[in-house]
Amino acid sequence: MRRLDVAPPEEGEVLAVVGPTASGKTELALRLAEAFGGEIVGADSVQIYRRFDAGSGKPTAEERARAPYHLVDVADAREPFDAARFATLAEGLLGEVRARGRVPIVCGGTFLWLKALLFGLAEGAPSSPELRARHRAIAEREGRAALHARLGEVDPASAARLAPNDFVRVSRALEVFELSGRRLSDVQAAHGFRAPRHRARLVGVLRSRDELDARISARTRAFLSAGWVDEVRALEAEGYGETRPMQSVGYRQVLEHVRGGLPLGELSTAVDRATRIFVRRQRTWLRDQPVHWLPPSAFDAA
RNA sequence: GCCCAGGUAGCUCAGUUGGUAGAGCAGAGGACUGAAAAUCCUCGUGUCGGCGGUUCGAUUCCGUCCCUGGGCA
Repeated sequence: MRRLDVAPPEEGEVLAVVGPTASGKTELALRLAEAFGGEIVGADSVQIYRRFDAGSGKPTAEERARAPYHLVDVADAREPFDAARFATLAEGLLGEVRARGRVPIVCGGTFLWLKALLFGLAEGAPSSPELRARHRAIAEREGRAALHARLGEVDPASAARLAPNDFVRVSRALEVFELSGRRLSDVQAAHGFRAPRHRARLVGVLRSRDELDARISARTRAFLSAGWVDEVRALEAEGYGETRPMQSVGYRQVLEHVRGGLPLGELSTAVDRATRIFVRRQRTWLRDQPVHWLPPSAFDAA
């Protein structure tokens, strides 16, 4: 096995494994954990949920035996988890792991969550399912533009920044105002991601586009042969059809198939496509990040 | 062989009562502060099946041929 070209983290420094889906983050994190005496803290908005197993790329039992793995399988999908909650739990884990004399290694592809851990979030207001449901009702009745117009009355700066169609963000900005009386634009301007809570070092595996495409297809096929369709069918039957992770990349397509809207023969290409689109968004996130990219040859063949 | 319906962007299709055409999806790029594997924004020239004809001008009308699907034999 070749030595990885990654120095051990300094005191107080957070080592974070990032990269697009299917690039090999888990394997890299495990290698680093083995090398440094580490414990892995997942930063993944689907792996966090129990029972979403076959299609989320969770570490296998063998992998979990190689290093302690945190923040996987810790939530029920009917009680949605969010970035703030992640940041709180992950923050606590950094302390716990270090107190054991071990090295925390954050690993995951949910970059907002990672950002929330490293910088904190603007002090807005907690999320409110009730308000969100009301916003959705307004949008359905009067249109998204109407909801955006309401935001314009209370928080013009946020409204100006957001597309009227961007329902999720428009709803969130309204929610903050309705709950706290503060404008999200003010709160965010004061915060600005300017005060890091941790020094961080980002590492990832560099893959060419063709290589990643091939890995994505292989991953989709592996997930499907691991019983993904059956898993989703069971989850749907138990009332998980409308949960948050069921809307995620791949799960959405498998659910559509289970509900009869997508033939089995088209499923794997539909999942591949959705994954590629997602990976493109991840690339945009990572574009300007100071990631130390390792060549795949550093550990693929080991 | 005959009859019908089609052949338009990578795919599915719309359209032009004749002035060289546009949606969705795919693809590319971007945004992102408590839903983030979510949500949203931007980007559309292609022998309009081939060849002839009519016309100032044809993807559009006419003829013919080729291909695909369906029906009749």
